[in-house]
Amino acid sequence: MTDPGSQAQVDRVFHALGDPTRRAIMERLSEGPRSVSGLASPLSITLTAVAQHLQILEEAGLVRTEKTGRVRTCRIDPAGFATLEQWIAQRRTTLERQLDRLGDFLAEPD
Amino acid sequence: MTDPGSQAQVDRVFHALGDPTRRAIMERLSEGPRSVSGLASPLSITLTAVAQHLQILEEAGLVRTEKTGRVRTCRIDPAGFATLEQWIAQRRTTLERQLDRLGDFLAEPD
DNA sequence: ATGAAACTGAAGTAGATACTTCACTAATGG
DNA sequence: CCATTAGTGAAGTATCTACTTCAGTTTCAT
Repeated sequence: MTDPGSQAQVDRVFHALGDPTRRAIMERLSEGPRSVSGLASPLSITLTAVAQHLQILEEAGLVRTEKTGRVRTCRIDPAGFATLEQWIAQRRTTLERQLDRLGDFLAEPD
Repeated sequence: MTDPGSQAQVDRVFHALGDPTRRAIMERLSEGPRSVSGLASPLSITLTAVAQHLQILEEAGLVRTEKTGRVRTCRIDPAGFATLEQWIAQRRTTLERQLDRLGDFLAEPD
């Protein structure tokens, strides 16, 4: 991964999770590691399609994969989640700062 | 909003935030409420485009808007964030359960 | 009253993207 | 060894989607 909090990385993470099939893959993987075909069977799509999704998830830092023999094992990479939570936290803090200023304003005597 | 944690709602939230322009709008709104044209000017796109983005953000429960006179004021709706964090939290817990089971396995004498 | 400002609605378009199929390589089991 | 299993790569397609333009409507200021 290039830079955990970079604009490009945030972009990749949100784009990756924007697709329902990819989220389904993430949900499946949070239960434990799976092979590519193991992920493909419950979703009614081709092995090729799943492999394409996995590449996008991997580039977003949401999954790690390693190939031993002919089977590629996929598992969740927490790095992607970190990027996600960091973005949310940033919005939350600016939002709270704003509410604090509103509180100050309302508390002003004049 | 129909159902805060529903599949459809999660879908709307992630799809909404999957677009960089919409995220830019959210970032701007976390600084404080803005009008539609106030949001449009720094982004170099049409007023119409921004209005379309706002509709998507609103349906996702990420933004609330109200129109007084001829100006529509937009502000962040925390509900969308809640949906988002809920999804992440769920993945995290299943992931941790999995790691706990791994710990148990490694701790087994045999 | 009139012109500008702030939107709204409909319709079109160019590019993205989620799939597919087909052809291929590499590992594994009997 | 041979058939099967697991995955890769390239290429095509149909749909989606982010934008645009244009033609309204309403509100506000002068």
